[in-house]
Amino acid sequence: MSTLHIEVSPGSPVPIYHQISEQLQSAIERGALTKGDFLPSEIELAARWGVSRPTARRAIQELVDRGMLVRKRGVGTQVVNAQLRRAMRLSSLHGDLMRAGRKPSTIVRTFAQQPADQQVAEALEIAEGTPVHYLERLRLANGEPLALMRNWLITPLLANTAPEDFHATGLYEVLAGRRIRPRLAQQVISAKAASLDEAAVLNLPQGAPLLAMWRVMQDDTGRLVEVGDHVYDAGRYSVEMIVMDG
Amino acid sequence: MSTLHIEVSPGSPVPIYHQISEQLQSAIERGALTKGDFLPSEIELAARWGVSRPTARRAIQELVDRGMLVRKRGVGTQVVNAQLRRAMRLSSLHGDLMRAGRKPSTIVRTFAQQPADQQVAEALEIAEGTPVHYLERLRLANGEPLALMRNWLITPLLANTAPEDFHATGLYEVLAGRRIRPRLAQQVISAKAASLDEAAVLNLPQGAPLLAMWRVMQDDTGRLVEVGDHVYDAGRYSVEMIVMDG
DNA sequence: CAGTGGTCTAGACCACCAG
DNA sequence: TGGTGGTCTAGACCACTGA
Repeated sequence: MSTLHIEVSPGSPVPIYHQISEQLQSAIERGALTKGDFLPSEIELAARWGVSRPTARRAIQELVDRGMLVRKRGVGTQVVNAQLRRAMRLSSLHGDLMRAGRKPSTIVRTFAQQPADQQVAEALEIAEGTPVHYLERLRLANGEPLALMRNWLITPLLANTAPEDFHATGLYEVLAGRRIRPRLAQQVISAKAASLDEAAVLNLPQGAPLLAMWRVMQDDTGRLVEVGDHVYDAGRYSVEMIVMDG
Repeated sequence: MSTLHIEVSPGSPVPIYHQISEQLQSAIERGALTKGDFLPSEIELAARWGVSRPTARRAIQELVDRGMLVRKRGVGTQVVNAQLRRAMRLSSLHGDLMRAGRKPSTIVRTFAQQPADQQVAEALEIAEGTPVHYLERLRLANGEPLALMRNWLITPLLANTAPEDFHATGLYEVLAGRRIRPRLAQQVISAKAASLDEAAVLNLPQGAPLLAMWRVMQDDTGRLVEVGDHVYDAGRYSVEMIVMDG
């Protein structure tokens, strides 16, 4: 239990509850606490960590939210998952492939301004015909085509951007450089058969199953910023996520 | 602004912060506050609602978590979505179809105990060969086949259950009657072409695109309870969700 | 500079669960 | 009956924003 020792830096810009939850998480991940183990009570933990009970509770809550801990009134707090099962995030395919070590590369097929069609205009809540940036990319992993990605972005966003800017990095990384912070997205995931064009581009037989994703993204100011319509080679890509109740 | 009036019942078993957030949500949904409007400051809201600031904050936080409000330090709290875009939940297809008015019905194809194969055993973290319940159902919407659902459940769960119990209701409703409360699930969503068998059952041509979902569910005690392997007619079903950042 | 949300404290009372 | 987590209060100080 002494391995549960936690260091807090009161002067740090990172909140105390978060410092604690990060260290608690690594303690669990490295096996200092394993599935089924109970944590000491909140009162005791607060005393041990030198913080108030609400702060200790908030640190614990972060791990409860991520599915590592379960609280039961009158009983205690218990470890239910030794390692973190990561929730789905607003992440870019490029970053995901990088982390998986699959060597992403990108071919920019189109990058231009054009008037928004009815569907895009509706999603972005702008008038039909308003100029938007249209970006069409082919994403490859280890040199093989994996996804055809079409995006529409509201127009002030990508000023002074060249197609080359998308070669070594993902769209969301480019947006981050423009101080655009994604906050939430509405997604629809479906499946479809590859059209003739899609099949040709992705190097698949016509009619091959594709995983399709339609997305509308909102930034941290509440602005509707981007629409994405992506199709993935179903044999080589799937979507993983954690779904929580309550 | 007087339409923002909120009633609190201190003696109620439902927490004050939740009473407030529910009423605040309906106020926004009925248009008393619309996109772009600012809420009064937390201090003022706390006074107006007759609660402490942490309680007021927690009520507001619930709507921030659901993507209806955005907070900015030094600025204020702003409405960014008039209506709630509902996050993906641990819900049953049966319930979803009911709400959408699509008249679900179910054909139970198999309901039996059998030894867990390697894949199921691994997912449920039990020994291979351990007896589990196997449930195979065909779900129809408005009389047309929509999904083929195969589930494996740890064995003490469905004692004294008959196949008929699944006709008028979903698996999760049956589990709820057994006091099993789902808490989190890990899901993988992919696409595939319909096999000969799948095509026959779903009344589709062979090779038709299917949306496939693999799921491992954990209940509120941390027990791994259920594995699901479902395929859906891609032309008639898709998965919708909200993804949040941070 | 005044006002906002972000964090934190030190208490309190309660519902719930196990022995 | 004693200990647990769930809720709530009334303060406090801070970082950040915009005028």
